[in-house]
Amino acid sequence: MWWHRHNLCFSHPVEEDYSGELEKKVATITETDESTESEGVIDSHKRREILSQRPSYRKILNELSSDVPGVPKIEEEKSEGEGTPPKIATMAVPTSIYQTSTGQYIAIAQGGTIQISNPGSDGVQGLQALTMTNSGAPPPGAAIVQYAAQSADGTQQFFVPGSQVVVQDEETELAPSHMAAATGDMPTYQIRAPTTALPQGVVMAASPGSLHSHQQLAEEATRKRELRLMKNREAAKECRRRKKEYVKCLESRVAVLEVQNKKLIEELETLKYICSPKTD
DNA sequence: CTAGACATCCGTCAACTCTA
DNA sequence: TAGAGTTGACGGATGTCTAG
Repeated sequence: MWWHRHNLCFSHPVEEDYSGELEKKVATITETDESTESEGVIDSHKRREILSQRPSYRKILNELSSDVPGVPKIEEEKSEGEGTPPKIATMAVPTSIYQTSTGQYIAIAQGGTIQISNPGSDGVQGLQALTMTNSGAPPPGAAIVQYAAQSADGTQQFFVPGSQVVVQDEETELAPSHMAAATGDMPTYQIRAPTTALPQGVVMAASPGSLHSHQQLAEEATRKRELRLMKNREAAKECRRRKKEYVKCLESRVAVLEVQNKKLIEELETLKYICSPKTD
């Protein structure tokens, strides 16, 4: 990482300044190329304009990729299953994965299927597929989970047939940062014995009258904010990943253009030598 | 061993761009 | 045009290196 020492005066050399320098470098080298090749002038003007305006890195890189074969395009989706705990087999694509205080993994798929994985068992063996009652009719034989979106103490609860309750721990982010990264920065869940004497088969629901109370509104606002922050967190991660890729792309482009430039200069020197009138 | 400098990563905010 | 997405900027946390 040779550039770190070049930018000691900047607090965030890679994130904020380095890509700009590379852009200039690429533009300069490309300019040199254009002086030898008259074609592509409009193209480079357009490209420079695009680069100076700084739209998304994905766009820039993809545009560069379309011009230059061999330059990889930025993928729309993340590669290599980030944040998926190894114990979860992909029986259904989980949208949320949680780790309970007992070490169990809970994956909630888009279809409303909940998978519970025991850390002790390996792979599919430890998986239990459950279906939430508010996500459509469960398939025959499926275990029913009573799901309450919000309980009185502001936590999410899943009522599991074994008279256990999976409770979302909203306030405390118990998981350390490395753990949060592994679980996709999800809130922690605990499996508890039910605190209230709810009979099985009864779905908890907020009464319509209390739905618009101040507390509910505040909770809704908090929930929205949390969601926004979570999305932005992920977006920032993705943005940084794209920027790194973009910088890498620019670096390789600089290298290629420098070699190309050197070759052209050598060629020019050779031609000069051949075409020059011999004095002796 | 320790303090300080620096690098790197991350979360958040705000401003901007894009799109339905 | 509202809402979602993107990204620069900032500050905090943590790791690494080095001089004393």
